[in-house]
Amino acid sequence: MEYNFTTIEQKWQNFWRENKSYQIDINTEKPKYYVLDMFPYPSGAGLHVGHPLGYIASDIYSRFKRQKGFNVLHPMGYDAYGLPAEQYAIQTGQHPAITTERNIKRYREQLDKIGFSFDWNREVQTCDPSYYKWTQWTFIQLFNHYFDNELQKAQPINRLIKIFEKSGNEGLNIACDPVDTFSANQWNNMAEQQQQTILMNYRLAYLSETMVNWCPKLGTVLANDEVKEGFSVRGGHLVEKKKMQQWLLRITAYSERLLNGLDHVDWSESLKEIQRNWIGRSEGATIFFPVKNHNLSLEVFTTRPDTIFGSTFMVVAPEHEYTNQITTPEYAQKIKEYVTMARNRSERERMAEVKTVSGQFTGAYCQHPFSKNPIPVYVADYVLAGYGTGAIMAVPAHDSRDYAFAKYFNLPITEVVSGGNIAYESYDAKTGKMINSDFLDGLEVEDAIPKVINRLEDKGIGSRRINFRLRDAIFSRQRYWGEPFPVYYKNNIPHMLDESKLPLELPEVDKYLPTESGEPPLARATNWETDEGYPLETNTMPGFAGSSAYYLRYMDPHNDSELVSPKAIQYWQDVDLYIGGAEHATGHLIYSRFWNKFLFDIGVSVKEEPFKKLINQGMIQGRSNFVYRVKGTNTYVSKGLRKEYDTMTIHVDVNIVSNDILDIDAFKKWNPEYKDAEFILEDQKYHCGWEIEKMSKSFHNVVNPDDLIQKYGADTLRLYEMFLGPLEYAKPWDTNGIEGVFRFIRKLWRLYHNANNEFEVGDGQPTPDELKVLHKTIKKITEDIEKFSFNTAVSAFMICINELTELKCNKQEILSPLAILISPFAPHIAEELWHLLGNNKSIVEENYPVYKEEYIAEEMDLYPVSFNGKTRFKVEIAAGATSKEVEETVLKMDEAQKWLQGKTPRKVIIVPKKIVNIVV
RNA sequence: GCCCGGGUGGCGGAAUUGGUAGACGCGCUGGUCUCAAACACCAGUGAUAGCAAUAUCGUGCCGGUUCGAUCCCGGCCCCGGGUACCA
Repeated sequence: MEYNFTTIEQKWQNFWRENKSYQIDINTEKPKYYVLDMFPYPSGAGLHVGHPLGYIASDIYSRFKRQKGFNVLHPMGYDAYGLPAEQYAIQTGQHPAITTERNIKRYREQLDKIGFSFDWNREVQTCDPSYYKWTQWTFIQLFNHYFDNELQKAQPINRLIKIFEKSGNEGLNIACDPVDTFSANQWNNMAEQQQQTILMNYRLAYLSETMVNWCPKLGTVLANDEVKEGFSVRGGHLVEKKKMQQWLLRITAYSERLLNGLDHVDWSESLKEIQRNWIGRSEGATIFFPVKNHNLSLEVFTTRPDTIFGSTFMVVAPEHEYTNQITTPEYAQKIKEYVTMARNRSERERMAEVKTVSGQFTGAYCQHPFSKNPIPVYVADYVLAGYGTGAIMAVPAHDSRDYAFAKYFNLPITEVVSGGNIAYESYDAKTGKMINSDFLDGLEVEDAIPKVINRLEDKGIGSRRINFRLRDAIFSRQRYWGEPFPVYYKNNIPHMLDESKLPLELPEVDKYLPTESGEPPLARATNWETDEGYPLETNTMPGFAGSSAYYLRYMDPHNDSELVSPKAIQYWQDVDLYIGGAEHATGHLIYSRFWNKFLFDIGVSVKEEPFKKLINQGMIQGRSNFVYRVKGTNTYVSKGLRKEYDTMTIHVDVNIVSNDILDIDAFKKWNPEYKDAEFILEDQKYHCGWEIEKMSKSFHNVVNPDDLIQKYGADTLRLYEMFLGPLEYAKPWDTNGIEGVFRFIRKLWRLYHNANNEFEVGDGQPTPDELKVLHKTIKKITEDIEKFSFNTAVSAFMICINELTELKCNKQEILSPLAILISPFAPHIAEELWHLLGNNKSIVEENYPVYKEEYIAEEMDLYPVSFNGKTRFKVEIAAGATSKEVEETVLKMDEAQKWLQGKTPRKVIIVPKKIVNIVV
């Protein structure tokens, strides 16, 4: 073999490990650069070719930045808590830590083979007590802080207690759940238990009885981002609503900052949009509608206060706290039936029946705040308890849902904004003149809104309000394999453990299942209590707990006394480049931004946003292959002939198919079922069908990087993954193309070797042509890396090697910089060539080559000449010629005369160095 | 429904402050080497017509702006992702 990649790659991986080539430390002499990959959950299936895509891109960038003179932090670790290991533990009784450790080992072996420049000295694992100590520590800080809306900043809870002691809670602008007002005197006379209950409404980590997403199959609650269309994202199990006492994080306090922060990060527009939608800011007003014959008012939120005169009925959610209070005896039974029906309908059913109108009149009436007219109050499940105030003023003329409801129940529809035709449909647009609206008549919508809000505020019956869709994050899980809460209960009041007791380690249990009484698995642990005998919290933390600040821990991973030292955070600051999947848009990427903002408020982190630039690598899709079985037989017909038979399509392992041609012997051995299979061939071959699908075991289209490395080497794999297409695009994996990259690697090798595979590089003077090839490649590669266009960079390398081969160039002055140039992409072969060139230091220490314009300058410019926009011929003209000279040269040419056919050109357009266009 | 992306050869893709459409690679066809194969190398390869030079068409569809449009504008179709009785 001319280039023995197996031996050579192994040799340099050992060298890098032994020489600690990738171990870095704070170095104030150099500018820092932090390149982070989203750390993986180590699943039992190992890595497939889709996983390393982002890691390869970030590795190329890290190596490049390092060679450009930066001190690059490029760590890797494991998001080690997760459901699969626990589900496996439930089935087999094996401790999830054992499964996890085994999977991590496998991941590490696979990662090592690809030749990454990770500083493994900084590895973190979220399930490691020395790591989750700081997850627990942060939770304690969240518990001990509240959010001041005025300052837009977290503050110590002790400060709030002092305020309460001095002046009670009246007039405070603090993120909290609804709390009755109390005076300083009242506060000071409260029992501790009562004080603690009140404080719970203000804490950033708090315990609350709320509606949660309960997944019976997983036996746990889930956060909103873990539920999609009524099913759990992990596992796809049904999720229902249930009222439970849970820990929550008051992420909603940070809504405004989470939204504004998006304007200051370099992320894709689509990802930022997803987050903006998820946060869901809407401006409007809350308005109080007094309920007739009751001493209470219904508070509604609306973004269209201008349409208040068009409000002809009210709707409250079935779960609304006033539903029972205001219902008249006459309607009590019907309301009870409706609420029960609505409650029993699963989320899934509600979604499926979106178009169906349902609701029930309560018998109660509100009084319109301006017209004083009575307005009927309905209960309907198209109003959600969890959004706004759980009640609306319905304006059927200008809201399509209210319109459908009004039509169904035959309620009046009053037009208040002109511009639509309400006989046919509601007019929802925010433009038009106000009509039928008393003091608003004649105004444009945009002017009516502030006017009506001012009037509401003057009368004290409403106010301007900004509402967010974002909900507080449910932070408890009724599972075993997660971080224990540093919490114990004393008289049912939760208390935080003293920091000296951290980490609170996960206890052993006999089974990984809930107890008979339905408590979480931790309740099975013996002595699950403090030294003083107080019971410890039995819930564990969710998956996003451990991943919310791991990027900070990498900066100072062995620090036992702080999450991160001021020295480390001052130097490393934040993540400059973060690469990972877009599936974390509404989970991890929101939570960690929130988490970081909190840590910023309490002085731990130093940047408001943790991830300066973020790139979502596209998903690698699978390319499945099919065979066609003639129904009822064991005969398989080639794709082109399948129409002549009645066939069924069967997935076949892509690893026994090459260029869509089936390896028949391998197929027979693949599964005993096919041992005696017979085939109907086309030109002696069995042609398979193909389709792009998700890469999955069940489709038999999974490609393992280990197999490819064994066959082609890691450098080839790295290059091919990049060559597939733009980093951010979803693209199908087709192993067939890898041969082209493999050929390129061997061609690169041959450039430095003679026909006998002996290293042979001369020290002759490079020709201008050779220098030009080198320097235009340096220019192109540098530009491409900086814009993360790795696929075009690989093409540029191929062109470069093709041209140097053509020139038979084997000169050291060209081949030396070339080795450095390619080293971020193909580090093994580059390192080998570098040492063959006589260097002793590792190539990773070298400076990246810089191109020189003088070598690239062209003497001649090639002009395509077109007539009426159609290119007809090309002409070379000396560089630097004026437009006039170009015009004269071109018009004098025979070919030009041929196309002119004796006519005089009407106009000649000359774009210097680009094109000549002659208009006839 | 709404919000983001994206539609270019047989395939992955390249080229945009509007200037030679299809770089590079795969596949395919033919050839050199070989007893044969593998490897390697050479030539061709958007479609149509033609022996050929060449011509016409061609970047999802329809229209517009322009000397010139894959790129800009208007209207539509399709695919992918996000989100949803969010008031």
